[in-house]
Amino acid sequence: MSPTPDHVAEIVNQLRSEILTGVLKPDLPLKQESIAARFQVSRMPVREALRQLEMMGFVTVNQNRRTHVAPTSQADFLEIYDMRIAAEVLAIRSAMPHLTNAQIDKASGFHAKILAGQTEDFGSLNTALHMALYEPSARPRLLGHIQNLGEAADRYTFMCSVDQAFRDKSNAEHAALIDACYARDEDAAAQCLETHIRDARDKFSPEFKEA
Amino acid sequence: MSPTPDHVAEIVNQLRSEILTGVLKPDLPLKQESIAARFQVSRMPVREALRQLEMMGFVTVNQNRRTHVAPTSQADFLEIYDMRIAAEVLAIRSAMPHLTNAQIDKASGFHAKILAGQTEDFGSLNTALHMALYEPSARPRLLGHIQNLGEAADRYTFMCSVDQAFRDKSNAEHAALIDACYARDEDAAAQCLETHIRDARDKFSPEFKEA
DNA sequence: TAAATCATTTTTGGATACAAAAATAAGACT
DNA sequence: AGTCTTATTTTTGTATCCAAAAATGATTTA
Repeated sequence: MSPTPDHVAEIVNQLRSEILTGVLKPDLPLKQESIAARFQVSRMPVREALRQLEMMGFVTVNQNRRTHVAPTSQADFLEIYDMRIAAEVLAIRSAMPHLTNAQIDKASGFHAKILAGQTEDFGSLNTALHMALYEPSARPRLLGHIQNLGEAADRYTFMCSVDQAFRDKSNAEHAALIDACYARDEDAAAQCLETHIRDARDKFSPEFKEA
Repeated sequence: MSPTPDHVAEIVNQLRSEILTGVLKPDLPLKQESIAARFQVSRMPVREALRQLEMMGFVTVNQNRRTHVAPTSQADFLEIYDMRIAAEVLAIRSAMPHLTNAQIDKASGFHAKILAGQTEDFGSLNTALHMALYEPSARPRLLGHIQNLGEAADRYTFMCSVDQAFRDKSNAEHAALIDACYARDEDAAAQCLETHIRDARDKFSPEFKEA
């Protein structure tokens, strides 16, 4: 409509959401023209959106410049989760010296919300809890990287059903992590976090066995 | 020029090189029009190039859509190097089970070249050595991330002078790393790598103390 | 019938053109 | 003189248009 209102971000968000919820399936070709028609804009902002999605890993551009929804694989899932362990352990270690009780309280608040709301969106509360603990590190590069990995992981975790047993274990791990933070025990927190993410990885990994 | 030849990559490479060598200094405003004139193209490919450079962290786009060369700081330098430790340690651990002697020989070849050529481009040989050891991990996401961090680090290391003492230490650490790989000792290799990168970090870090 | 060649259509990267923010410069007012 | 307002310029985002790859389909040939 109006000539200068950054349609790019909107298109990126919409397409990303459709990719990670599986509406747009892996290997589906994405044609600029049809996307432009769908969003009532020209191909220009669509092109930029596709480029951004490419850098984020949600789409791949083959050698002939055709854009497809990026494929998924168990190997990719494992890769993402191993990178998450490395990045998030670094984040909690970097944040620890700067953590105030107020900030831990905030994370603890998310933890309580998870315990209370049984069937609420576990995902966003979970990431909010984690990010609350990482943000005091004041490391924008690292935080951005963790955010990217989280979004990449969402593509896989979206379709996963979480049983109560896993929920209980996750809650216990969160509690232990928060306790370690209150105690300012860096090594304990790092250990908690590592096993926490590793447990999620090992839990969901089998669901993505290749055909 | 010709109508469909991907000028974007060329512009990205040139600008990135000028940013990391300091030709384009931090906070310098980058105007699409003048860049387009410099490269004899329209603003279209320039826009895409700037967006890519933004995702790579070489430029920042402020709220008013003005693009500047990204600032540098000691904190950013430390952040990059801590992320390198986390990512590269993961890479060597992931690669270890798949490493063949032939692949280690390749890394060893780069090591020999570094020892031989005294004043050659230490930088590219160094990254080649490291990447040779990581590539067998077959983890494209992780390898891309490491590549990005390396390029981000180049912005800082470019201006650093490496004395012979540091060179000797680095060479010894490379040798120890390669030995650990031949021995398929994952923990030892991870330890070597961590101290190797940490030494570089601690060596260069003081050069970027804020004013 | 299967493969190869050629014409047509589709899709993409780039150039040009135009409207709206943002920045800059100029003038009015206290 | 210093500050606020307003007009001009600059810079950016998007739409439209064009040419070249790539893909598709039809036709020919063995």
